[in-house]
Amino acid sequence: MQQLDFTSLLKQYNLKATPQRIIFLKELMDAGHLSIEELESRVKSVIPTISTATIYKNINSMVQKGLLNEVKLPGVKTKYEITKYKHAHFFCKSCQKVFDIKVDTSCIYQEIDKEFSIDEIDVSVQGICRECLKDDKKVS
Amino acid sequence: MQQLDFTSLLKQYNLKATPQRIIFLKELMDAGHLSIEELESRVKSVIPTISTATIYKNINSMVQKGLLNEVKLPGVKTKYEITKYKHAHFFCKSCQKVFDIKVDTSCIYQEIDKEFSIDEIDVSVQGICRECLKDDKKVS
DNA sequence: CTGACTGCAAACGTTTTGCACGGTA
DNA sequence: TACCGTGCAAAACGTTTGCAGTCAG
Repeated sequence: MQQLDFTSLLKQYNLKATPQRIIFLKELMDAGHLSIEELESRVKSVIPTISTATIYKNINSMVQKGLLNEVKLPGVKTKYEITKYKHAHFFCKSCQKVFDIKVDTSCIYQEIDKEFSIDEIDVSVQGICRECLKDDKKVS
Repeated sequence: MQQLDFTSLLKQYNLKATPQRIIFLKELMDAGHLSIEELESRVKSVIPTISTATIYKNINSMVQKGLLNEVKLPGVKTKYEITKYKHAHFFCKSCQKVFDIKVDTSCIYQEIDKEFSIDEIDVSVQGICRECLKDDKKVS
C-alpha cells in the first residue's frame, strides 16, 4: 500500500493526513499487530522527533474513529491493528507473533443464542505456528 | 463457600491464608469477575486498612500460582476470576456484567489445526443478556 | 521460630493534559 | 484562514519496590 492510500484512508475516517500518521499506519500495515511500545519505537526510528504524546493522541483518535482495532490477548500487552474484515487471532507462544485467522463460529452461536442476544464473537487461539514447529524439529 | 474453604484453597496453591486474602477471594467469589479497581474498593469496604500494594501483590502472586485467571475483554478493563473449569465469557453491553458460558469449539479446531499446533482457544461474546432484554421491553 | 505477608512511602513507568506553534484542507 | 495536529513539559495515574514490623504455619 502506498502513501496515497493511507492519505485517503485517513480522510475516510475524518482524520487529517499528517506525515506522522502516514508513517504510523505504514508501520502498522507492515507489522500487522503492534503494542504501543513497539509502535512508538518503530515510528521513532523513522521520525525521531515525534513526541510520545502524539503517539498516544493518534492511537486514541484512530481507535475512537474506528480506523484502528484494539487486540487484547491473554498474557500479552494490548496490540493494535488497522481495522479490516472480522477475523480471529492466533498467538504463537514461541515466536510471539500474532497471525490473523479465519474461523467458523457457527457452533458457538448454536450453544448460546437461546440465552443471550449476540452482537459479536471474539476468538483467540494460542499455540505454536508452523514455522516454529519446523525450527523445533531442527533443534531436537 | 465458607471461610474454611478459602483457607484450604489458598494452601493448595502454596499461599498463606491471611485474613486479607480470604476477604479477597470471598469478594471475587461473590462477584464472579472484578477489575483491580472494583476488587480494591470491595475489599477496602471490608478491611479499610488494607493497602493498595497488598492488593497488587496478592493479585500478582495468585495469578502466577494459577489461583486466579486474567480475563481480557474488548473495551473493558482486565478482570480477574477464581480459576475453574475452562469456559468462555459473555459480556453484556447493557449491564456490563460478565457471564461464564460453555461453548463448543469443535468447529474452530477443524479450521485451523492444519496450520497451527493449538494449545488453547479463548472465546468471548458480546451482546445483551436476557435480563436486559426484558428490561428493554418494559421501557419501550 | 522462620519465612511469608502486610502497610507505608517512595519510586517508577505509562498515559493524559494544557498550551503555543505549525501544517493541512 | 480556520482548525486540527504536533511537540514539549508538567501532571496525573496505575503499578512496583524496599523496608520495617507482624503474623501464619
